[in-house]
Amino acid sequence: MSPTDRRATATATWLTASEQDAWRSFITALPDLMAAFEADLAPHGLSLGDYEVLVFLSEATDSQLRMCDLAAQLRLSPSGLTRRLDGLVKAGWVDRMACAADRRVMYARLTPAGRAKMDAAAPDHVASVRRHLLAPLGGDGTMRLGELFARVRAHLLQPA
Amino acid sequence: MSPTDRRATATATWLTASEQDAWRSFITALPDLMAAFEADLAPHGLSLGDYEVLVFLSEATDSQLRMCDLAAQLRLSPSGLTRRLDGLVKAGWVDRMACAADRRVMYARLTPAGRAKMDAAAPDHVASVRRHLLAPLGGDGTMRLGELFARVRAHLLQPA
DNA sequence: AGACAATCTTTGCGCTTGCAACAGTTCTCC
DNA sequence: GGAGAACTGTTGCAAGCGCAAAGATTGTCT
Repeated sequence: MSPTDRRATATATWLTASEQDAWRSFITALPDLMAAFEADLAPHGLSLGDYEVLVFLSEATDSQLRMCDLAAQLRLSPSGLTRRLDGLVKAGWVDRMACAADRRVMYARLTPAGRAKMDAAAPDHVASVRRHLLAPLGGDGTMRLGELFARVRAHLLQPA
Repeated sequence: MSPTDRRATATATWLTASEQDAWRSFITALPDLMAAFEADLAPHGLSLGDYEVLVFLSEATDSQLRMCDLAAQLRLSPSGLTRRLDGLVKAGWVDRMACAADRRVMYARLTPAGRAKMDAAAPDHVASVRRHLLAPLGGDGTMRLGELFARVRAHLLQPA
């Protein structure tokens, strides 16, 4: 029994042909898509991860967030965030501020330079998302993408 | 002008509300989804990257592939693949074979133990893909997912 | 009050990866 | 044929990340 035969038969343990196609399209397009976003952000001296830090901070009240909250939103380990912030602090885009109420916590705060950096990079990033993802999908496709991944996300958070 | 206002207005440089929703759903679901796949594969002692090496090799003729071809398929740098193979070779799932025709190239070849490992892990991985991705999408959603990312992939390879 | 558990951030360590440099081999073109 | 370019794989180095442990602080329970 060849591997191809095996894929086609036992539908319980293997994917059907169309499921296989869908999965492969998804999993193979992903690295290239992410690489395209990174490449478009690189001229600004930002990685996609750095950019997302700036986005979350810029949307927070007072442009600041507790380290642990920021780490959770970014799906980053505490240590990962500490190191990532080091770079952004060194670049002058973010600074750390001790919390008076709870002396365990540190706030990461967007600096004016950081906001300027984000304002400069955001249009290019948005254009990048449009160009590599939304444009090929079209308006309908974009809407469907949102629906699909909203469902996936809901399912991931649900079953605990 | 608040950030939210700014997002809603200039449609040229910013995303519309529905575009924003779609993009956010996608980009935030992604890390959790990948983490779920990794977690389900971990009991087998495999990372998703390791598993994909085994998949590509198992589908190749004679269960072997040139290093550079394998690296390209995996979207991995040459050095990255060298190091990754080191681990798989040490585990006994893959071995290296010199090419007689072209003495520059090395073949990565799946060993019987490697095929056994894949046969053992594949059903769990397939179940994982079903559980975390395909099931929440449903049959229609799976088909749409395939169409969407086929388009994205085609667009990424095209404009070169 | 006081002991103990929980929370928050940082640091040490190891793993994975990409880039640049290198060495060996093959191809091209004169 | 032979010089130079192109290709293939590996190694040195640095950057990014997670886990475990540590240090500091706060909350809880008796």
